[in-house]
Amino acid sequence: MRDDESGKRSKNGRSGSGSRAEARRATEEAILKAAETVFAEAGFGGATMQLIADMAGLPKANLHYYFATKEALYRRVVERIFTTWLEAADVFDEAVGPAEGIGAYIDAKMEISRSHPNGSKVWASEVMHGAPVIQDYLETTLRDWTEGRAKIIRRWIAQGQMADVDPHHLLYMLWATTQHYADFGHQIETLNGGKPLSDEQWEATKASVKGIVLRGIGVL
Amino acid sequence: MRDDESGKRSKNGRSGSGSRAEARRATEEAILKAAETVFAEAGFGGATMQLIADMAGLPKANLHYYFATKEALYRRVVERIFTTWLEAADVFDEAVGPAEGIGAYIDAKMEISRSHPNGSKVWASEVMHGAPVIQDYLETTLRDWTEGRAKIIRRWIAQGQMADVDPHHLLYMLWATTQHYADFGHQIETLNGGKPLSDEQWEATKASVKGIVLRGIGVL
DNA sequence: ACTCAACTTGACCATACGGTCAGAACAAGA
DNA sequence: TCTTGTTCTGACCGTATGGTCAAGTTGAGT
Repeated sequence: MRDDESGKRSKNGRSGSGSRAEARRATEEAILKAAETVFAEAGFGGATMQLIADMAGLPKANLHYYFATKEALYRRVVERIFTTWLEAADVFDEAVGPAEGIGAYIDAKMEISRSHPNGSKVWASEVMHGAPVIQDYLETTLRDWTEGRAKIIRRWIAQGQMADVDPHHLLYMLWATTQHYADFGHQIETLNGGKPLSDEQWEATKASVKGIVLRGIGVL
Repeated sequence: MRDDESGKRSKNGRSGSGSRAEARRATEEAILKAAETVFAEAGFGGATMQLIADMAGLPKANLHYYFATKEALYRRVVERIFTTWLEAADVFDEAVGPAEGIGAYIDAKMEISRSHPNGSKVWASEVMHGAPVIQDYLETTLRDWTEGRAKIIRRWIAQGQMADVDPHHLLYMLWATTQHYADFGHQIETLNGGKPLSDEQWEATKASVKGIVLRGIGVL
């Protein structure tokens, strides 16, 4: 059933040399990557530890050595995605005005949607199911982050740099629009003749999204 | 285990009178409604026929009498949602211009997001997993619908009634933004202090979304 | 009252899944 | 080389799930 049958890998087939701790990190990384893919494609309920193990290239029992339970593994995957998004939002703060800040934020989130679609899908799935494992993050980190950005937007509005729109709904629109290209990527690809968006199309997409949004908030 | 124990329902507990065919329709309706809820909350893989049966108020074996397999039941649920959306899009065609047409479309989709959040979630889940059961709909009905609306939008642009934006990306933005309030309703609720949006907040939301989008396409 | 197809249901089955375990293989320090 | 903790793995287990089945019950048509 396993996809390799060399039968004589020097150790575990990953990174021939390196310290013990490094090998462990590499294995965990491979598992997390495989898990993200499987969870994204099948959902939490549809994912199986066997499938994740196969994709990571190790026996199921070994997978359980690194991650005791399916829930624990899933939690780590979701936490990773959340962290990635938070880090990518720094562009927001460093901007001097809405055109630059929101434009750069759209660019950043769109890039993540293209390079990390599976993460976005896992997050969407988690939230759609009522956020059973990351509810605490929503109530603390995400809420703080959102309020912080809302304050910045309100300042821009007060300074007359953009139209008077509700900051929360603007943020929701940014999330919805950018993540849509990851979560509904399959639908978009189908409507694009069955082919993924080309590099040119992708640039046009970002420009189009930014154009509508920035014009929509009176910046342009 | 079953939640009722009356033990003496005259027939099946649903609609005491009515023809045979009508009773069948009522039972199927109850099953489909329960299934939509369970599929939305747990995903296809996490949903169980037992849970759906319990929620519909009949034994699992009886559920299999009406829907042979889990897949068949799921397919019917997804088809229903798709139909609902298509019907709600009529407002688009009847409009004389973009302000009215797109504004009304946003209103319609937002209302569906509020009244039918589970349907939206099931659809999102299906598409995110690669549309294993409704791929044909995407390639035929949805593609035709999309091209038709894109043509209308292009006409509006040609007539100088709105800004020159890519019709497809505009449609994606409409879908993303409106469905976000259903699919990510839990996240929005959490960021709203744990309370669902009130009627007033809901009206403000619709106005805000329409405001940004319509201004974004040069109509306002 | 009788018939027969439509419907209902508890009990049952095979399978697949998450998780366990005992022991083998390995590597690093003494 | 020996020891010891870490890592690896096949075999195994209990449970839950989708689905089946045979034996009922019901009710409309005659």
